[in-house]
Amino acid sequence: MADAKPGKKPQKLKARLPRGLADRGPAEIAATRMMVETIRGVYERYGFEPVETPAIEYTDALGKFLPDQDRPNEGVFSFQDDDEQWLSLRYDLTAPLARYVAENYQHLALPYRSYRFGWVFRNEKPGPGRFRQFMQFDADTVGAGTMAADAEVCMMAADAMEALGVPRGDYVVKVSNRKVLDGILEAIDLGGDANAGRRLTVLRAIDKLDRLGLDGVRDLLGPGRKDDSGDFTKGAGLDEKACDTVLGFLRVETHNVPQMLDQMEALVSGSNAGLDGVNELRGIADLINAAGYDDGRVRIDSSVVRGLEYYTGPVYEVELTFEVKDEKGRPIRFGSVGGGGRYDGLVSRFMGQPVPATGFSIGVSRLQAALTALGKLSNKPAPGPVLVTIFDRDRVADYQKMVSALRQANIRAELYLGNPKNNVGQQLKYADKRNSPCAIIQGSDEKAAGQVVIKDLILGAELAAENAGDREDYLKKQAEAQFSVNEADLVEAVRKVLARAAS
RNA sequence: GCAGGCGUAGCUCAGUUGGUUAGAGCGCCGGUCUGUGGAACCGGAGGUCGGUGGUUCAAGUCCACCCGCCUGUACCA
Repeated sequence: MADAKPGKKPQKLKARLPRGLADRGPAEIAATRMMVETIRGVYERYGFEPVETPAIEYTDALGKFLPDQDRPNEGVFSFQDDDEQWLSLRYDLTAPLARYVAENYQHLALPYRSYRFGWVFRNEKPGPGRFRQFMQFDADTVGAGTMAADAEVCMMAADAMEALGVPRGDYVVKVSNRKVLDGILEAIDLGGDANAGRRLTVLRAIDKLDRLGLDGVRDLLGPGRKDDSGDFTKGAGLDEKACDTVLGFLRVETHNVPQMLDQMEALVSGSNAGLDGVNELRGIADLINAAGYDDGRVRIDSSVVRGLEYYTGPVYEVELTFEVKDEKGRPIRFGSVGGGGRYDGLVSRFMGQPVPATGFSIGVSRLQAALTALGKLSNKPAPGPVLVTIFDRDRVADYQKMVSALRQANIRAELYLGNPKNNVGQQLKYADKRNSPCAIIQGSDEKAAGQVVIKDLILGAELAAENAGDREDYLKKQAEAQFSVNEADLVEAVRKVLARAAS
């Protein structure tokens, strides 16, 4: 121990949470558990089975982010093992699944259909509702190239949203196709390796349609755009005609699906990939139509781009369509709460043979933030345990026995474990903070009569709230919220209080 | 990453052109009240003014850098 000199406080370690990370309390944990169980139910109904992989993988298995000496943790949390091999925390659940499938390919029944949820980590700038650790819940079909697998994933996403309490119409699953986008890019002469950079810029511009609108996208396709803070974003530098082509694609008819697909087909007519993509969208549209999901739940939407790296065909995105206001009355934009697509190249990276795959991911953390703001998820504390107070300090064993009896009757119960010198008032204050439905008191008078006092804390609070008088009156009201029963009837009486509290 | 804003008690915030010992409300602790949650009244604790350095007789206040938070933007598997 350092000798603490008077006047100079010893240097204390500062308790602080690293930025972009969050502690979670009982209400949030309960909400997450509910969401996970709900999603699990939907995914299992579709025939998917669980699989779990670790949070850490070899960095090269995760994909494009190979740490270099200067910036080993750019985007991904990475560190070196004993043998100097780079390891990383996973930043999604798809790349680890591809590794798992490739490693166990011989033993899996193909098509392999699995689901998993877990924490993923991204080392990037945090924001509201955006953390460096967050939860995803994925389902994937590996080894099936049919569009039926893609259509099914979209319908399952819609089912999951509704099971979670998002009403039909308050969300939409949007579907597009990367091959169609490639076709558009070919149509404006951005094919070939030389134009890879500009292709990315165009795709990023398209991805911003919902936020910036058609005019904003046009600026980004052309010379560039200046934002509210005066910051300038350089554009793709397309000419007028090319801009019109891209914007024409984004503006295709959306109400009549066959007509929309015909328009798309015309726009990509010079590109084989583009025509393939349109045909894939037709396949998906037919399937969701046949299943009745074309009523607004699942929609073809040309503006969906999704990640830029590994998707090879259909891409999907789930968006919330209602508006939520924050405490200050400003609209909160949640954006996409889930997404996915076909990634035919991801497993084959490990295999030397083509393995088609398609999958979908729900951003549990972001969706939870949205549902909480919407009031769909309670953030009220769960009821606490029944508190058995300590009145006579030499009779702790008796009180403990009551606690045991309650627990054996499957009732959450606790003995007061704080300072035993605290009087009943202080103990009740604790019960109040714990949100306990009731407290048990047995003083010497009750003991002599073979009775226990049950104090209904919820009823007591109601009585006190409706009559805030002087102390005498207050104590009288409080007495009404408590009653005595025979020791033997303790469990039964507590049950009645709990039943009242639950109603 | 870039641009802008903000940082004073556990929380929400005052704090004058730089000038004695930095304040308020709420919360917390104690008392009125040997055996009952609240209210009221009285009393009390709690602050390296985000951090470091500088200018000055004097810095919460001015300057520089750093850290953190917020807004926009970029990136986003």
